[in-house]
This record gives sequence, structure tokens and C-alpha cells, in this order.
Amino acid sequence: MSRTEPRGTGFIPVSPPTLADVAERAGVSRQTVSNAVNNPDLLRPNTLERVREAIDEMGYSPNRAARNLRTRSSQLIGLRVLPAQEGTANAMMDRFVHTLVDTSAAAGYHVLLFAGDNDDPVGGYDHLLRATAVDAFVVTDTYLGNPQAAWLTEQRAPFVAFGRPWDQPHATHPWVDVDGAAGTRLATEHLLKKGHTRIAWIGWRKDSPIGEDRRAGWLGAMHDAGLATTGLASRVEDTVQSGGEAAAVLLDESAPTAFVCASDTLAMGVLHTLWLRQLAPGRDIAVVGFDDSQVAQVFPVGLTSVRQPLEDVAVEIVRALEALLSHLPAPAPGVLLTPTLAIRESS
Amino acid sequence: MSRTEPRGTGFIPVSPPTLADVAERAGVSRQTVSNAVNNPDLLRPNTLERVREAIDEMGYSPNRAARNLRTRSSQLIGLRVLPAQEGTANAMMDRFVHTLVDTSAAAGYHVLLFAGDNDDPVGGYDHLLRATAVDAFVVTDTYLGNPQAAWLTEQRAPFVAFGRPWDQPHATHPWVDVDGAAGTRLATEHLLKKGHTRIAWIGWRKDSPIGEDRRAGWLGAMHDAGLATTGLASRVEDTVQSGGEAAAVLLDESAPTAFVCASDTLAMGVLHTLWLRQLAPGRDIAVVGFDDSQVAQVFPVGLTSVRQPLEDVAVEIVRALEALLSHLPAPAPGVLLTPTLAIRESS
DNA sequence: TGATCGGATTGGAACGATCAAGGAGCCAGC
DNA sequence: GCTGGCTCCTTGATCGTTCCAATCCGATCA
Repeated sequence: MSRTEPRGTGFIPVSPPTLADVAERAGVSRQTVSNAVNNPDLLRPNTLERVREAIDEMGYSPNRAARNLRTRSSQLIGLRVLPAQEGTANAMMDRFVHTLVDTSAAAGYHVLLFAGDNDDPVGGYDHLLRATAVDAFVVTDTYLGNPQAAWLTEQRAPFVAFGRPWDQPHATHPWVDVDGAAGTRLATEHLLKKGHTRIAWIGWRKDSPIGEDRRAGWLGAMHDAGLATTGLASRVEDTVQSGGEAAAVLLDESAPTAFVCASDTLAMGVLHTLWLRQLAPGRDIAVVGFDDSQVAQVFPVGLTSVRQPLEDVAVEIVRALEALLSHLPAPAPGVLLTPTLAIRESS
Repeated sequence: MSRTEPRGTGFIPVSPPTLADVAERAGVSRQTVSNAVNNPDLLRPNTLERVREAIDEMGYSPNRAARNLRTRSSQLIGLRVLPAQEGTANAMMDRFVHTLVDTSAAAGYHVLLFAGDNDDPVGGYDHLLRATAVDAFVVTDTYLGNPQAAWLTEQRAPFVAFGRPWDQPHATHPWVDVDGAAGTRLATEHLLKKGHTRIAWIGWRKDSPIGEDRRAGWLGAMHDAGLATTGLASRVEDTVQSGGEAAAVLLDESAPTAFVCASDTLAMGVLHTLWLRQLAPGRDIAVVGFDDSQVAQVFPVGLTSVRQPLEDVAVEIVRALEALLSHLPAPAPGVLLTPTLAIRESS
């Protein structure tokens, strides 16, 4: 049945065996081979064995395109990647993608990466969707609200978001997120236990719900400890430089002994300022970051950082995807996971 | 032709329009619509316009599975990702993947990620290959020779390697690589120009051809400058700790004024040792890393580092893939690109 | 013995696109 | 008026799999 044979030089690629090839070899029908692959229970044990031998001998794997066409599913999960951003320590995404690939492989899915840009939130999604090239999406870039979620919901496209629907509290799509407030509370309480009382916050601008969430954790822990926070908080851009400048101002005006930051990027800025002032992080001034990025891990003075349980996030996302795609009722609309604290020399 | 209609609550997903749907609407045959999409030149202008209107109105996109089945191609490029490795500064891969996705999108390809592990070099490849799930592979993890390359060649699987076939100098598969020796030569000459004469090398163990290549650049530049290198070289594991220890030994025994390292990870170790000894990087001792990882960029004292032209690598890889898949003769078996030097405060 | 039953297996059709031929329709040329 | 060639478009077959309904077969039961 295979169209081209490996004769002579063999420059022409040999087409892989098909279901029919295997069927002929095993002396059964196509459908029986198909069942051997997909519903082994339907076959009599000795028939199953015979078919399986033929499959192994011929090195048969079901043709993906044909199966996709017939079953109307691709076993692919779409993940949009934005153009590489230099300078920020968001290598967190790297860790997430790795674990997502591993986890979804176990569930029989592969991850399809496609390009997008910041200007067009929906770019790329619609095309793959209409072409039925992917079964579902994982939406990650939800830092400032997520227009994708609303659009995808409207299109009836299956997707799971990594990130809460901040701007649409009544959204019905499944999501998985990490409890940022719990993370910064963990960080703050760690510092409190170490004896710090003047703990400063360096976070993002007010229009970032994620930033406000993380800030709330610091604020709550401070209030619960009965400590004042006046003059101890700062809101800046998420860059190393901004973090450094904010730290300098805070040190001059409010004399904090510790910093909790909304990101490792900001924490790097703080460390930079400490370096310039010859202050030893950990001994003189404590610093805690957020994301446990590679930067935090290899930094000459290890940076204590809130670590997102990305492995668990991936597991929950794949779980939600499976429920979604098998049209089962989702066990829960959203899942909120608690981060941990990676303690290093800086605190 | 669409099987399910959006009536009532609309819980049932609407199947997207097919070629036949568009054909009926435009009053032409299926094949004509197909030609409008793939060979517009074959249609008369007004027919083309009519078909295009129908396509736009109905929001038609060719079904990927059907097209893949018929054309025996998936427009997918497979890229294996290994389980996330913590602690090392190899976020370089992140940058590469981003640019690969962007570049291959322009060529009409998507990137399929699949899981693999270090123990089985061929794991994952064979399955996707036999299932014709991808058109080609990009092989990246070629740090210690590349058994994948030999295996894929034997399987007649189209692939392009990021990395030279060190152990098979006569391999015929296309590859793209960065000239590591040129990079370290660049770094060394930069230091020489700054007046340094005792420039140390911290690299990897001898069994890494990449490491030996990078070492050769340093060695060549030193020899060309007529400088001695005795006692100035060290070979260690690629960890922060090893780099730090090697720096300490070299400082004690050979008093170098500058370090060239085979990786940013090792350079981090050097910076750590300088920190402990209260030596200011850049002022007291110069340090140059390799890879221009995020760590180098955000480090409180920016780390000068050899930067691989990953954007160009991606472009060349996609170019080679296109040649390969259209059965054109490859323009060149291999492409070697020259890195640049990102100069920061540490040198 | 013949009818019934249920599990195992089979052949035809369909998924939605492209490939390979095969018409219409038109114009020039003998 | 017929032919040949050209452009533009259509029809039937096909890619390899799974769905569906039908069939086979041996065992059980009246």
C-alpha cells in the first residue's frame, strides 16, 4: 500500500505504513487495527496480540492529519508568545512553558507556539481557531486585564487562563492563578519573624491589578502586626532602574530595614542601590523579590524570592483543559494556588 | 453544509464553514475556491473578487487537518524541550525560541514543542516523525555531540541543527552555529585594548567541543598579542560555585586582572568571589561572560558578555528548513555566524 | 433443530482539503 | 465550419483515519 519503495539509492522518502498495511499483514480489517489502537478491549486477546505484533514490526503510528480530520481534534494546545523582551527578569515564563509541555504530554497533548504582538491582543488566535488547528488555548499574558478572554469566550473557543479575570469578576471561563497576596504576606511575615518592623514595599503602578494584589499581602501582614506603613510604600515602573531609585528615596526618607518587592526586577534595583551604598543585603538590609527567577538564584548574593508553584499551575491548567475538551462540567471555575518562599542570603 | 446551526442557546459549537460552503455562496466549485486561496493567478479578476468576498463574509479558513492530510505536510516544526533546569543561566534558549517562533511564522510555519528527557536522546522524535505530525525538526541540544543528528539522518527526517556536528565532521545535514572562538577572541581583544595583559580563562571540561572552541578564541588572541597563558586557564563544571572557586584559585596563584568565561554562569561565580574579596568588578578586576543572558543584563553591575546573534540564527535556520522542505539544494551545508560583545560595567 | 443473543469483526461512508483530468467557452487560422 | 490552442472552471478520486450499521459466528435457549 505504501506508495514509494526504498529501492536503489532511496532518495525518495518512504511513506510510513498505514492502517491498511498493518491490517493486511495481520490478516484483519482496517477497523480492527484501529480498535487495537484506540479500544483494545473490543478485541479478543489473541487477535489483539497478532495486530500488536504487526504494528510493532512495521513501526506503525497513526497518521496525525487523518486522525485529526476524522475526529475533529488536533491534540494541540495553542500558546501565544510575545516578542522577546530584553532586560526584564521574566524568565518565569520559561519555567512555565517547560512544565506545561511536560504535563500536557502526559495527557496526550502537544504545545503549539504561535507569534503575537502586544498591539493586537487577538492576533493569531482567530486564525488557528477557524482552521481548527488547535483544540484549545492557554492564555497567559493577562497582566492588564485580558481582552483575549472576553473575545475567546464570545467565539466559544475552549481556553484556560493563567491569571484571574480581574476586570470581569463574573467571567465563566476556567482559570488558574497564584495567590500573589499570600506570597507577599509570606515574605512580609518572614521578615517580621526576623525582627524587622520597618518593612518597605516597592510595587507597580496602581492600574495593575496583579500589583495591587501583591501589595495587599504586604499591607495586610503589616496591619495584622500592628505596624505603621506610612511612607513605606512606593509605586514605580517594573524596571531595575526604577526599583533602585525607589529604594534610594525610601532609604533616605523612611529608613526601612527591609524591602518587599513586587518582582525580582525591582529587587535587583534595590540590590544595586545597596551595592552603591556599600550596604550588605541580608546583613544590613533585607530584600525579598517575587518570581524566583534565574537571576534570583544565581545572584552572587542569593535573593530571597516568592516562588510561584508553576508545576502545579501547569497540572491544574491541563486538568481544566481535559475537563473542558471532554465536555465535562469543570470541577471549579477557578483555582487559586499558594506560592512558597525561597529563602536565600538576602534576608 | 455546516452541520450544526447556532440556534437557541447555542451551546453546540458551530462548525466553521468549509470550502464547499464558500463555493456555494460564491456560485463556483470547490476547486475554484481552493485556487483562490492557493493560486489566485489562475482565476479571472472578477471571479477572484467574488470568491474573496464570500471568504471574508463567512470567515473561512482552510481546515488544517484536511489540508495536512492531502498535502502530506503539517506546516509544523518540532522543537524538543528538556525538563527545566534550575540554577543555570541558560535563558538564552528563551530568546532563541521567541525569535524562532517569530521567524517561522513569517514563513508560514508554527513551532510544536514536545517533551524529552536527557536519558533518551531520540525520545519523542520517532513518534512525531512516523505520525507525520511535523514537517521537520530543529535540533538544539547538541552540547555533547549529537546522537539525534545521526539518527535523524538515518531516518531521512528533515532537520536543521543549531550547533555544528563536532563529532561528525563529514555530516551532510544542514546546520547553523555561532562562532564561539570568534566571540571569546572579541572579548579577549576588548580586554587587551583596555590594557589588560594577564587575562585568565575559566571554561568547561575538555570533553565539551563547544568549550574547547571558546577556549581557542581566548588562546589565539593571547598568542597573537605575544602574551603568556601559563597558569591562567582553568576547566570546571558549568556552575556558579565552580566558577567562583576557580576564580579564587586563579587570583591567588596567578594574579590575573581580567577573566574571560565560557558562560555567564561561570562569570557569576567570578563576580561572587570578587564580591567576597571586596574587589569591584570593572574597576579592580574585569569580567566577561558568554551568552548575554538576562542575568548579565540586570545584574547590579552589568556583566559584559558575548552575545549570540540568535535572531540571525533563527533566520538562517528557517531559511535552511525552507530549502530542505522544498527539496531545493541547500545553499550551504553549514552557516557560521559571528557573535557580538555587549559591553557593560564589568569590563 | 431453529430462533435468539451478544461479542467480535467487517465494509462502506465521511471528515475537508488538493490533485489530476476533463469540459465549456472563446478566439485565431486555414 | 472545423480544428487547435488557450483560458477558466468543474468533476471525480484520493489522502488515512474513525464512525456507523451490518454481518459473522459460536453459544444458549425454547
